[in-house]
Amino acid sequence: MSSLPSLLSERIHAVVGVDPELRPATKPQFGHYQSNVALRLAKSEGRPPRAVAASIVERLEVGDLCETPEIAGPGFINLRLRADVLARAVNDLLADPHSGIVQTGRPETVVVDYSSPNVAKQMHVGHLRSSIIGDCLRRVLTAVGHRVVAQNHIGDWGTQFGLLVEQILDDGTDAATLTLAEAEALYLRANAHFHSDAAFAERARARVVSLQSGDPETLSIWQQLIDTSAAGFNAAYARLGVLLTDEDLAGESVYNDDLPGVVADLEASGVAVVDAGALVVFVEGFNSPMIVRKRDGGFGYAATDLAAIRRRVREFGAKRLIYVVGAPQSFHFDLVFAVARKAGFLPPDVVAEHVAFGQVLGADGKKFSTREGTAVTLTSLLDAAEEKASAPIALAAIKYADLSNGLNKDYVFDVDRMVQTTGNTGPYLQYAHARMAQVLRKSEAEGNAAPGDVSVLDEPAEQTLALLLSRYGEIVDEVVATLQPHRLCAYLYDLSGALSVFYEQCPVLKSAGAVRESRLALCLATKRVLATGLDLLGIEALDRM
RNA sequence: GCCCCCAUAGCUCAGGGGAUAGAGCAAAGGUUUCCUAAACCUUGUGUCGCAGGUUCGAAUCCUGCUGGGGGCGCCA
Repeated sequence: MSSLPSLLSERIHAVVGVDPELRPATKPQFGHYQSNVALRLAKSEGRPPRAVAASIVERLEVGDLCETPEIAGPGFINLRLRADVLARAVNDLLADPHSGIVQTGRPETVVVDYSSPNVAKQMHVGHLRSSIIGDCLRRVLTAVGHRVVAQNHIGDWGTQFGLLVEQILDDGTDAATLTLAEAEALYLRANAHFHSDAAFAERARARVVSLQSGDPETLSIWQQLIDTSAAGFNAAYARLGVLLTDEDLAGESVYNDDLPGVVADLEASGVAVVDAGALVVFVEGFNSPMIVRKRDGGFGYAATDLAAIRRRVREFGAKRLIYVVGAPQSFHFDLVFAVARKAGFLPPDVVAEHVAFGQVLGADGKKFSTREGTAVTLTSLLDAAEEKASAPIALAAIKYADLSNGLNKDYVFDVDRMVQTTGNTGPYLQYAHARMAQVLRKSEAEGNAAPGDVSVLDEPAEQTLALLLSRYGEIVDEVVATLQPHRLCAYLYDLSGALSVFYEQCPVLKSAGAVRESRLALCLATKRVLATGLDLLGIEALDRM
């Protein structure tokens, strides 16, 4: 099923031979779509733009789709879709099991690496963003037919486990019973201990060696820490409505056995060299090298990322690698991707993308932190929102606030603003959906079981709504291509606005005959798009509010 | 020192080289014998950080500045 603008593009292309750069019209009086191609062709053709536009329109065959094309301003070609074409688009959407989401012709395996909390630490606002954004991308990519492999790259390895295990043994704590908050407190205690007690520090270092060499007691405690942490993460995901499960866990330790192979590859190809005692990779254009293996023989986290790329490409067959990680890691990922290319771990037909997101700021515009200066936990943030609204609405508020702005920018966490049902918020979209659910419920109660087809689109409000509905598939495709969920948010907000105008101006249940059937079908289609669109954002579409 | 990101209405933010730069919030006023008023409508607001350049046309692309944030060899 081709989208209407792509059909129109083809028709114009057939006349002019170049991409017509069809765009949605900027204003209602300019029709539905516009092309500026005449303006650009005017110079090379040596004729006034309006004359070029006139000759294009003369040869353009779009009578089956549009009203008569109009030439406006300096030479814009404005196209207005016929009402029956819009009606058919909505009816197609209603008949489509995917509700207008175009299934990709080239399904591929896509890895989405997101959330990535640290073992024995509570999740913070940064993990919230990664979880929400990554989950949205996962849902969108899955919806268009890709095979998505979610990877939760938890921090489950490193020198901090020497401290943790040693402190647990000192305290006689049962690691299997720790909550995340308790584990974090234990870590803070261990860290203070490490700096104040030289003997403890020495034992902690030795404990890291025990862990790395597979000492059973050490490994057992380490595993208990992971298990209790994972339980804590899962509780947070369940509360957030995030899809991650234990199946998606692929922590740093997973790659331990791969690291020698990675190093062997890098050394064999001559990509890595020894410098100041460390094994490093220099890449042109980067002012500092990647540290693969530290002077002390330990591996840096870049090595783990290389191993992950290698595995995801070789074993999973991934063609697209997506990393949902904060913007401060941009340099790191640029370097890792460049090294992976150089080493051949990333073949030319595989793309790797860092979806870099900004910080969450407090109401004062400063870095979001508690009075004590520590990072705000995910749990306390959810609690704060649920003080203002019921859980599903509070969650919608948070997720929408996170997804509706450009990802790379910092955003201000303002609970009072995001739970409003007026304005560009998650609850506003939920409310639009609930109203449609109500209309359809009432219709059903009155004995009209199945809404019919859209057949009458006389009112401008009806046409605007139908036009927006016809664009749903294009918007989802844009998110797939750009990994920018705020485009979908903006679309759903526009749709809700058009729905409100329709709702005010076009009575549904009080109308009769074909008009009533047609409007009911519009309601149903809008409800479907809102429901599936919200689901792509990870937001629950409520039937009642 | 080098690199990356950001700068648009009082505030929070959209803006794909194209028409008079748009939403929401806030402010003021209005709309319920009518499908959810948790809504809708109306009204005002701009040196698009600054200066050049490319172009028929620049908030958008290029260069240089200014201001803010972040990063840059042995934490992850």
